[in-house]
Amino acid sequence: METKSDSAVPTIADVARRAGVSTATVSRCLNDPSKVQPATREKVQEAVRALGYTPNFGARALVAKRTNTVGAVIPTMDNAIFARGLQAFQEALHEQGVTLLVASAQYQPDFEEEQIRTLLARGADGLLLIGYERGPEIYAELQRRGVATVVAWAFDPNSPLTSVGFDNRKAMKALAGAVVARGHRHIGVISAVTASNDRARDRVSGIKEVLAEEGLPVSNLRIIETNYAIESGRYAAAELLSHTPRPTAIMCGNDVLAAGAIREVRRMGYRVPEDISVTGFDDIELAEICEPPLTTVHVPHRQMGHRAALALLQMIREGQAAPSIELKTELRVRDSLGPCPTS
Amino acid sequence: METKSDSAVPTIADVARRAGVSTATVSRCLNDPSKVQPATREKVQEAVRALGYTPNFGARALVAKRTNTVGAVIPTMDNAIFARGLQAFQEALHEQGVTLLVASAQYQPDFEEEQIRTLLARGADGLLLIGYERGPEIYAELQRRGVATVVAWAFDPNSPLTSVGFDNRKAMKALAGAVVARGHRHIGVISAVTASNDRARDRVSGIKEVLAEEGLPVSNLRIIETNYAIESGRYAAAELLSHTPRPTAIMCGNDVLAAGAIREVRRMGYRVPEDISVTGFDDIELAEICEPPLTTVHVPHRQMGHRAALALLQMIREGQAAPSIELKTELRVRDSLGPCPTS
DNA sequence: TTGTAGGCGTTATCAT
DNA sequence: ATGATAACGCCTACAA
Repeated sequence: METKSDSAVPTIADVARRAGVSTATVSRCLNDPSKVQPATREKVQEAVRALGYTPNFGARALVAKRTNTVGAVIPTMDNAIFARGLQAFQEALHEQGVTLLVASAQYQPDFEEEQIRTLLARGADGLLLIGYERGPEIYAELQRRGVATVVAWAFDPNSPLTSVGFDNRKAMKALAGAVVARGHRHIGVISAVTASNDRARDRVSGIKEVLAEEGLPVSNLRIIETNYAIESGRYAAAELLSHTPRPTAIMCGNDVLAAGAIREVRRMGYRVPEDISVTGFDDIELAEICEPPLTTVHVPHRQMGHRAALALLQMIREGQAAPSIELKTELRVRDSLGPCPTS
Repeated sequence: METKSDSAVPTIADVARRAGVSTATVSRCLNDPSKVQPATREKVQEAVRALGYTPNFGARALVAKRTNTVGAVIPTMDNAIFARGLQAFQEALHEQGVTLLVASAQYQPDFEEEQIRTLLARGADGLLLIGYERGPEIYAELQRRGVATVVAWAFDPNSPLTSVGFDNRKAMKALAGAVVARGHRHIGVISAVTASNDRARDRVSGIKEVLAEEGLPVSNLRIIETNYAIESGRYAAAELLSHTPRPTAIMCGNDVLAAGAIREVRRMGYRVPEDISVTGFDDIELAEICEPPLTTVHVPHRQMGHRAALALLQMIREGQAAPSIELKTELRVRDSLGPCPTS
C-alpha cells in the first residue's frame, strides 16, 4: 500500500499544497509568471524545485492547443545525408523553445505513414517531411488536423504544400551536363530505389534529360537501383563495369554510394578519373576525404534545415501556409571527374 | 462559428455515436477486441475508418500507464556512429509495437538533461541513454518515476544502472597494444572532448595504461581534444605532426576523426602507414573505404542496439532492472597501421 | 456483452 | 492577484 504522495511523481496539486496556493496560481506561475505577485511566485518556484515537479505533458496537451513540439520523419538515420540539415533544423527550433522529435521511416511508405500518425497523435504542432511522395490520405489527414507541414529536400512550386528545398532534377542536370561536356557518352548510374522516392527519381530524370538534349540514346545509360550504403555502391560499381560497352563515368545518387563506387573502381584496377569518372550528390564531409575528392552537387543542408524551421514556426504561429523556398545547389567539381579517355 | 464535429479531429465519442454504441465499447474495441462481439466490432471499426479516428495520445497516456513509447537521447545525429545501433534498436522495438522517439543532446550535458525531461514528460515508458556520465539528480528523477533505463555504448558492471555495451577502456587498450607492439613510441591522440564524455575518457585512459605498462612516459603521448568531425580530424592531425618529436602513430577516438587525419597526413606528404600510422574506433563503413583502410576497433553496433531494446522492453514489462550485458569488441587490423619507421 | 460514470493532470473561465 | 471549477479525451471499475 502506498500513500499517494510518497515518492510518486508530483502533480500540480502537490505543488499547490506545498506552496499554500491554488493549482490555478501554480499554473499561472508556470505559464505566465507576470500574472502573479513576486512573493507568491517565489513560494511556488521553491515548491516546484523541492518537489522536482514537471508538468504532465499529456494533460497539458489535452487542454492546451500547443505542445511546442514538432516532429520530423526522415527516411533513414543510417547515414549523414539528413543529419546536417536536421541538426540545423533542431537548433533553430530550440532557440524558440520548441522540441524536435525524430522518427525514421526506413524508406518504407507504410512505415512512414505510421510514424506520421504517431507524431500527430502525440500532438506535434508541426511536421517536417522529406520529399513529396506519399498517399493523399495522409495529406488529407494533415490538413484536417491543421498541422503545419513543411516538405524539405525537394522543391515544387506547384504543390500546395510548403517546401523548403531544391530542385533535384535541375541540380542533377547541371552535374550531368558537366559530365557530358567532358566527352562521356556511356554513363553508369547508381541510384536509390526510385519507387516512392521522388528525389531519387528526379535526379535520374535530370541525367536522362541531359542525354536527350545532347541527342544521345537513353540506352547509353545503365541504371542500377540500390539502397543507400557504401557497400551497395561497391557492388553496383562492380556490376556496371562488367558491362559492354563499359561506362566511362559513374554518376551516383549520393555521396555515400559514390564513395563506395570509387573504392571499388580502384580496387578493380581502374584509375579515377583517368579511366573512370565518378560523381556523387549532397557534398557531405565524406566527399572531401574520398580519394580522389568527389565531384558532387553541393546541397546547403544547414541553410535548408534552418529555413525549414523558420517557415514551420511561422506557419504554426500564423496558422497559414508560408511560401515555399527554393534553395540553390552548386556544382563542386573535384578530382573524381575528368575527361573521357579517348578509346 | 463552427460546429463541433465539422471537419475537426474526431474523438472517441464521435466514433461511438456513428457506430451506435457507447464510448466504452469503442475503447474496448481498440484495446482488447476480444471483449466485444464480432458484429459490434465490425460496426465500430467501420466508424473508425470512416472518421479516420486516431486515439488522442495525451488523453490515453493520462489515464493508462503505458504509452508504448521509448525515448533515446543521443549525443549527436551528425555522424553515423550512433545511427547503426539506433536503427537496430528501433527495429527491435517496432517488432513489439513500441515507438521510438529520438532526441539529440549535441554533446551538451544540460541540453541532454532537458531532452530527457522532455521525453519523460511525454510519458516515455523507457529511455536509452549513451554513456553513464550525467548528474545524480537525473538518475534520482528516473528512479522516482520508475522509468526503465538502459545505458548503451558503455559497460560498467558496478553501476546499478543496466547497461548494454562494451568496455571502452579495454577496447582501446587492445588497439593501443597493437600499436605499441609495432614499435611506435611517440603517439598522437585525437580524442573527443573528454569533459562529460566517459566513453572518450575511457578510451584515452586505455592508451595511457598501455604506455604505462610498457614503461613509456606519458609525455610520449600528445593528446588533442576536439569535436567529432572530419574537418576536426584534419586540423588536429596537422597540429600533431608539427610537434617534435613527431609522432609515428595517430590514434583517434573514432573513425570519423581518423578519416580526416589520414587525409591530412597524406596531404602533408606523408605516407600511411609507411611514415605515419593512423587508427580509428567504431568500424563504421567509412573505415573500409578510407585509403588506406582503417585499423580500428569493431563495435557490434547492431547487436548492441538489438539487445538494448530487448533489455529495455523486458524492464518495462517486468518493472525491474535487467542484468547488464557486456559485448565484445574486436580489433580490425587494416592497412592504416604499420610498423614504426626506423628513424 | 454492453453502458454509465468517475477520474487522470492541466489550463482557462469565471468569480471573488 | 488569487481561487473554485468546468472542460479536454480516454480508460476502467462497476452496473445492468
